[in-house]
Amino acid sequence: MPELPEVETITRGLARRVSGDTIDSVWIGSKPQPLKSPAITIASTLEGGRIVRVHRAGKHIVFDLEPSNGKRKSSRDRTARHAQWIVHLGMTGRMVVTEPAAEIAKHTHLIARLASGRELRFIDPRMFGKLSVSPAGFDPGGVEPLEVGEDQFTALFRGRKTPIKSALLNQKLLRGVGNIYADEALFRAGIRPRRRAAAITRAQFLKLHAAVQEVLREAIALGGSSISDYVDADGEEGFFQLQHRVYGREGEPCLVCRTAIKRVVLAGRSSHYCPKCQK
DNA sequence: ATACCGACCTGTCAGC
DNA sequence: TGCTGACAGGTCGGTA
Repeated sequence: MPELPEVETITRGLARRVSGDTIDSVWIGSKPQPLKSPAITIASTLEGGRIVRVHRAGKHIVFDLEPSNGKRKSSRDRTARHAQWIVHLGMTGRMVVTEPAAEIAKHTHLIARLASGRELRFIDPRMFGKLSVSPAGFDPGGVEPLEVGEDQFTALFRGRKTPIKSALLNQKLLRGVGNIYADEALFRAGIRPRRRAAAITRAQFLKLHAAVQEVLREAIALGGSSISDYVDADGEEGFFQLQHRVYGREGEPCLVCRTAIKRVVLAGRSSHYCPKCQK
């Protein structure tokens, strides 16, 4: 479900609501678990942790934790036990902040009870999401699309024989772009999804760089795209789906030239483009 | 290296 | 009213 703009929106909401709070205790479901770290490790790392910062890295939500006063044994311990809780929402993952009395949704896999009395819950029907903890300095690889400059962006793809869309989706290159925003950025840049990266000119790369940043910024400003069930940490839907120019518009007229939008399958993903506007 | 495919899961919707 | 199949924001591992 969530790509960079959705994860950014959720992360901002979480940062606003749980920064400074402390995780008192953790419940982890017993069903098949979307855990990358062992449940015991996750629980023991989270419990007693004070959330000092919530930020995004690619499509990951990262909670920076430090030991709360009650658990810290000595001043030396203070630096020793910093940790990070890393959440990847997969296709259908959600993070919600609720009152304890709120009904527990089906497919709830983790509940973190906070010192403020509220709960932070992870819900994920398809279980493609992943939870993990790490000592510190989590790095998913790749560069942030909103931070990368033109030259570095071009260098990421130049000479690659892979279709440009596959390269855009490769999180080890650019982190955060997913299926919707890859299609939307390629439309704005006038490049077909199947074009080999190696066959793209420098001028086109500059256009693509601008298009990727533009589409991500616009989407963040509208709170992301709500296709079926995406909601942010406050339960609010995004509105960028109303701005999609090709994604999900197969057979509908191109907003520029009225040609019917085509859909093809590339790397197993639906890919939408205008055969006239994109070359 | 790269590319295609299925696998991982559940839910929803269109069509018969 | 069912049933079946296609499809869904993501990633991974196997195979050619």
